[in-house]
Amino acid sequence: MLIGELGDRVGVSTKTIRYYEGIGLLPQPRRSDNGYRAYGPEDEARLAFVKTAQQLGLSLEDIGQVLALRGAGTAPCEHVRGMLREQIRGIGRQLAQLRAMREELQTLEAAIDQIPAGEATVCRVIEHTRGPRQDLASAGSAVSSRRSG
Amino acid sequence: MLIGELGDRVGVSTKTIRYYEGIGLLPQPRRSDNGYRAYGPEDEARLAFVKTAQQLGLSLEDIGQVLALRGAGTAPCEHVRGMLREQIRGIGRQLAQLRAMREELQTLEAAIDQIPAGEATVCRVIEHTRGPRQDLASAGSAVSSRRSG
DNA sequence: CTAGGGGTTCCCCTCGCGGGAAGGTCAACC
DNA sequence: GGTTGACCTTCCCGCGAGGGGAACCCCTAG
Repeated sequence: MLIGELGDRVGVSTKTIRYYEGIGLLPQPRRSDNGYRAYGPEDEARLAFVKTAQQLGLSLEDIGQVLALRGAGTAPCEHVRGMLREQIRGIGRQLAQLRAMREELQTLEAAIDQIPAGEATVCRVIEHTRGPRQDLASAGSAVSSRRSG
Repeated sequence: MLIGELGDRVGVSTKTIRYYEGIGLLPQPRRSDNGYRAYGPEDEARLAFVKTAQQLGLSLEDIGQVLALRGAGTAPCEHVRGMLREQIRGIGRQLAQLRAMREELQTLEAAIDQIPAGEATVCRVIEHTRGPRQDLASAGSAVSSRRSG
């Protein structure tokens, strides 16, 4: 199986496959005489595993750890369960941040017309705001990144 | 005012200030005889503006547009209002994604013990899952990035 | 004279790839 | 046999928003 076919079957790009190989997430495959990567069904399974784990929110580093555990003969299920729990906690934290952020923004938007133009040098909307708590700033970055995707 | 003092007053690092200058968000400041950047109060105001806008979730590119509008003589408040509304919508989308993601994970976690070890080659927890809907994958990445920060 | 705390430029690192260049390979068609 | 087009290869650059650190300059206090 060539890299393109593998990618099509699993639903990832050839770029992604080469990248995974580069960071050690996938083993270096056998090469055909012409230098092309040659994959078998076990590579498809592993790549599908990576993709699914990623869709569960695990980072590639996390996934690498799981695969390494398994490679060392340890059943990684308990480890994975811990990761998922941490993942759920992380989502909870992020939800709280985003809710607070949204409330802040909604309050600001509702109050825009009441803000006096006054001494603003650029924009009264922003200059009237003296910054929400710092931990909200990190929530915001994830949002605007969503816009370009 | 030297760069360090400006950073301290506004609460950003000197790295950040130089970075903003590099991408054109802050103007190139006057230089003292020794080559040091020399800032005035107007620079402090502009930097504080950038910081506040960023805490509201605007990207540096967005902020640059606002500053450019203002530089062109246009009052950017309406523009900013639109950005804030879009920001609020974006947060709503992200909240929905995260909630769905969390539910998916919670369901999975609750059902782990019912998953038969069966034919799993790495981890039954992940291999039993056949991937949540694709749009959830993007929600996950924001979560795990929160962990290392 | 030396220590220390400023400042300066420069380049590499993040995370998960995507885009594209420059080139080799293969099957199909004229 | 030549040519097209779809594959494949390696390589480097880019994203957002800076952080870390090297190598070096400047200034002051002891």
